[in-house]
Amino acid sequence: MRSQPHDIAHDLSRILRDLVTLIRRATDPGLLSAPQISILSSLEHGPRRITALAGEHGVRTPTMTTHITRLEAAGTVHRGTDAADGRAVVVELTDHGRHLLATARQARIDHLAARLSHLTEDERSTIAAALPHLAKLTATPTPDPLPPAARTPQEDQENQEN
Amino acid sequence: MRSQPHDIAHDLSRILRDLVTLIRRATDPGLLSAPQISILSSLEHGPRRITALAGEHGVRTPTMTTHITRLEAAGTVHRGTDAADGRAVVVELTDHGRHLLATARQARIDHLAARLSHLTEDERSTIAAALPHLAKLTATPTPDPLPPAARTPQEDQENQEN
DNA sequence: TTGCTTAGTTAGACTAGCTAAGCATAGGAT
DNA sequence: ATCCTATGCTTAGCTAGTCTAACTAAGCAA
Repeated sequence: MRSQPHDIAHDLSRILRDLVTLIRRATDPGLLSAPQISILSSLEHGPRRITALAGEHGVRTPTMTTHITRLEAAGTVHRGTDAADGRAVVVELTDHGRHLLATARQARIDHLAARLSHLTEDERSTIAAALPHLAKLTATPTPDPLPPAARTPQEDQENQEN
Repeated sequence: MRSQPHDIAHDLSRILRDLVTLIRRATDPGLLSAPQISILSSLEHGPRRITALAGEHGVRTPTMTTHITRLEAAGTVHRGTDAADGRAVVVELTDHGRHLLATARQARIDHLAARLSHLTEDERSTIAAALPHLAKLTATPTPDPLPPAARTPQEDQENQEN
């Protein structure tokens, strides 16, 4: 088993692409899209500003504005104001949003779980053992190349749950 | 370590999203996009028809047509004809395409490798051990929900390399 | 007050996916 | 030989998601 960073990166790169394709194929168009699930997930633990959401999800603020606009139109989030700062928009999950999120997330997880159930117990354990290390890859070990309006350590903590 | 399919699916779902965000952040917009890298990779081992490419990449033929049109405009592929079938278009990698693919793929892999190099040798081994099993997830263990014009076993064999 | 900064939106463009519909060729049936 | 159907691809038009540029509104500081 080669464990040079380059070798792993090569394989991981390919597998990542395949897994994404897999998930995209299985996504119910009527439900929530991948970015939508992510955004609603961020809101599960409390309201957030547009800028904060954009930073967390690695997109620019105009992109987040359009996401929130659509989500608001669908009744899943609510645009509130910050009493202390008249410029800010505070986005909040509605009951309907919370419910829809649970449904969509479950569908996605179920689908992955169905695939996983075809593996042996041993193979699953091996994967389970690797997940924490894979998670470390995304824990911003190197400085973010993207938006200056990036996540704060505090936000990272709050946003542990999917 | 929980290794129930559902538990793993839950974590994997979240990690997948983060890894995708990670890669998107680091992608040079001037180079090749993710689907473009995939498509050119398919062509590395020989020419392919539009329909075959679409099947391999889980998209419809019109989508593949536009991809090929753009790639052709960029000089990375060449649209040829099949002597035996006047309807078919046979897409072939150009030298420029081959070169650009190598560059783009290297950039993507280098970026992942840099992250991986921050892990311990042990952690990398654990990930390396999991990759073959993760790859099995995408090896169409359940019938394809998407296009009837799907991949053939023969094509799957030919297309092992990223 | 004046002027800079920050938060968000709007406008316009591009990629990437889809369906529907059309054209051209292949290939079998009559 | 002709017709009919199936196949391969393209075109047209839609939606989602991303970007940059440019704008408005609000806060803050001199």
